[in-house]
Amino acid sequence: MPRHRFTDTRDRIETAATRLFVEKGVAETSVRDIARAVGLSEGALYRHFDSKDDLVWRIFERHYVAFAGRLQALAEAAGTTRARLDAMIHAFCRAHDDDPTLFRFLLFVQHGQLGKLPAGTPTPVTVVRAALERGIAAGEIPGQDPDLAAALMFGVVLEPVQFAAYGRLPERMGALARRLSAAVWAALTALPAADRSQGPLQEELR
Amino acid sequence: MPRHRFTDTRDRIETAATRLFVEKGVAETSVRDIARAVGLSEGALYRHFDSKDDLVWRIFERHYVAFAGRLQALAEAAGTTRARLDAMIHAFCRAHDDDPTLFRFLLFVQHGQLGKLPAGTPTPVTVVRAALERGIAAGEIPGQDPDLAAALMFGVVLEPVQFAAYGRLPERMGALARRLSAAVWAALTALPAADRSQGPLQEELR
Amino acid sequence: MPRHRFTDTRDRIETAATRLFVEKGVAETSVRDIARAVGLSEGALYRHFDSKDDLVWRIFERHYVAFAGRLQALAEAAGTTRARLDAMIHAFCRAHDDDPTLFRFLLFVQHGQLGKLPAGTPTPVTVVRAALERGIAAGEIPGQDPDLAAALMFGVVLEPVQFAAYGRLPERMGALARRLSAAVWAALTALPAADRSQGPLQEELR
Amino acid sequence: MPRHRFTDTRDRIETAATRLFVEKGVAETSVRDIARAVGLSEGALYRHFDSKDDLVWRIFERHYVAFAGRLQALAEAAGTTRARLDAMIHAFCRAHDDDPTLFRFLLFVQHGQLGKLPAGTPTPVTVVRAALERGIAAGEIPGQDPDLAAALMFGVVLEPVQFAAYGRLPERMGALARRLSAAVWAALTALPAADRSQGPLQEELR
DNA sequence: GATGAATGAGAATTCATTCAT
DNA sequence: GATGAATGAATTCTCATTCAT
Repeated sequence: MPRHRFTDTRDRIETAATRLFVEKGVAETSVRDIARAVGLSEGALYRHFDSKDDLVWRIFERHYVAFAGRLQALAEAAGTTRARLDAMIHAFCRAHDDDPTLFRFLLFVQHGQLGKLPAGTPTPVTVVRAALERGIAAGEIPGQDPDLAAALMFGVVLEPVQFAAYGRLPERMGALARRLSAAVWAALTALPAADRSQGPLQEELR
Repeated sequence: MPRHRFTDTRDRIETAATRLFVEKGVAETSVRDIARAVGLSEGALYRHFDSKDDLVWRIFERHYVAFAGRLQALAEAAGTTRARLDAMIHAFCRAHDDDPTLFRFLLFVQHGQLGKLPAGTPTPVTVVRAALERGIAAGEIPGQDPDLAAALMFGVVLEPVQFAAYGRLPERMGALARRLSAAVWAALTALPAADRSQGPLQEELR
Repeated sequence: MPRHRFTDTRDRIETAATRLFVEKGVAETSVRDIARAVGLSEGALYRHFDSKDDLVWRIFERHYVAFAGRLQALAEAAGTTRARLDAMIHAFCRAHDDDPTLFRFLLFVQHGQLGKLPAGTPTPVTVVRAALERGIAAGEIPGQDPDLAAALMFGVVLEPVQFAAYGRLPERMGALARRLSAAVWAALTALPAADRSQGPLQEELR
Repeated sequence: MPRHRFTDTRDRIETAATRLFVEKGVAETSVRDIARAVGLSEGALYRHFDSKDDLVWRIFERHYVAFAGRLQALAEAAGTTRARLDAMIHAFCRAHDDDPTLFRFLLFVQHGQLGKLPAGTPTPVTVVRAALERGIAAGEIPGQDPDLAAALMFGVVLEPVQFAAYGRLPERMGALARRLSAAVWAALTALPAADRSQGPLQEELR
């Protein structure tokens, strides 16, 4: 069954490459490194991917788009904005815990890859933003810039992942999911007091 | 004043390099690119820096440590934990707005550079974490893992910077400082309901 | 009839390869290109040819030698030198028009392949040269270097093929045969005025 | 004088490359071959040329265009079509004899390079063609297709160069110039007899 | 006869770095 | 301090060829 073998090999390449990309960075990982890790010749890799860039892209695209789809399904299934956000936050945590290396890869490379997605492709950011916009429109969340709201949510959820990657937090996000969910909700609903000059707080040293 | 000129040149190199590093990434920026941007020959750069790695390191170290020092001073000057955090958040925003490119550079490269700092060097992370730990000890913040608390704060403050970098939020963080401060405080103080029946929230689709 | 199918496949390979060689050049055509054009796997090609070089050689040898044979037969059949040359020129034109791609292939690759022919193998060049030598010996053509005479004949006949290949002349050589024949004869018989005073003609600018 | 050194090196590269290209073909000559021949590292070559293709192009363009210019000047200086053609033919021969390797290079690579010239750039072909057209218009040459006339002229002049390259004719074209000039003139002026069926001459074997 | 995964030798090219001037 | 030619190692990628199935 050569067909099976092929798919198999491709998966082994993607797995090994993902790990190396996360460990050393994409630019610092050579095709030779990947070939060695998989136990193939360099040339053989090019039967499976057009180029190193293509390899990065393929791994990214496959999982990133799928994850956005899962988020979308969750958002549609939940009844309230709070439930929606909660479900999505748990999904982020579970996705991380299922394969922390892959999750970090998606986090690290998205900068360079996002632009290659066809315009209009749903991404985690657009899905979350849409949910927030809907919550704001429905009055379930106070009126605010949905982009900033999305940034807050992503910050709360993803920064712990970074901390975990650097060993400053334990590996499992699942244990934090409820806490993160509460933190996101609090951050979204607690707006600053009506603007009176905050006075002394604003004066900071340079 | 050759000394002055020298310093001058070094600054021009650092500024140009920082910009290129942020625009294209460190690995994707060649020494030749930097030389061209500064208007110097490639060889001449090596009068000012031992190597490309050294250049990255010097830019990082200089500003990262100084910024940590500024944060430290603010933390010491403020009277309450809330004021401390607020002052620090405003300092982050101001640092960003003073030089968004430099700020992004520090954000992007810290992964690779942090390990080169002498053990025990104060960094923004350690300073913030210490302030949080102190707040928790003083009962000003509910009891919680100070590392997770730090992650929340960094997430709330830095993710908008990323969004701004992608054009999803306006360039100036100063305008958001009060909002971010309120969001951080809310996230730190709003813990999830007493832990039991994680029930229905946990059931999410795969 | 496996023998037949085999031969069939081999012909399809040769035809496709010839076309690609002419379109892109031999070195620029990969075995993969040929396999794709024929609808075979790369490995399968090696059932029919030992190597890419061997493929080039086989196509060349087969047609080049056969064409020389046809020229030889024509030369023997004709009664006068002029008739001999005329017949050969018409044969060149017809060979071109029958398969311009193949003709160009033979033209382009002969440089690298001629040396592989067994010494003494009749080629178009030797056949034409022999006819000219005979004509000179018989006094039908003025005394001259038979190699130069051959060069003139080949130049007159083949350069229009090159022009046609670049689109500067129409595809069909048949329509030009009589003109080319007249031109060749004129070129062979019109010697420069008795050699002396090369005078003014030689003075050219640099 | 580094400037001098640089130009010097560039010329040495071009000379060595030209020779190798003619001896082995462009595709068969590796950058390493060239570097070795010049006594430089491979990397150093790229200080002088952007790529191997660029190297081929630069050598071609420089000499091809200059030669066309020289032909043009000769064509303008001469008083009659016959003198014009004669001057140009002598120029071809002299160009060949000045540097046979370079001449062959131009001949061999023009196929791939011609298309890179800006549209409208005068080339030897356009210059010769214009002279012939003018001669036809002036009645100095019998009415005929100027493209075919150009092909005849190029064939008569260039085929001996090919013969010389293969060792079938002596190296020096200068000695042949008057003969070639006479041959060209004869070929251009001797049109085939008014079309009566040439009968037997046309019947050739297949 | 055919397939297609794999190899291994090279190809072109890039780039941080050195050094004589 | 500055120049710019040169190096040499490494990188990405190509390709003719082999071979188990």
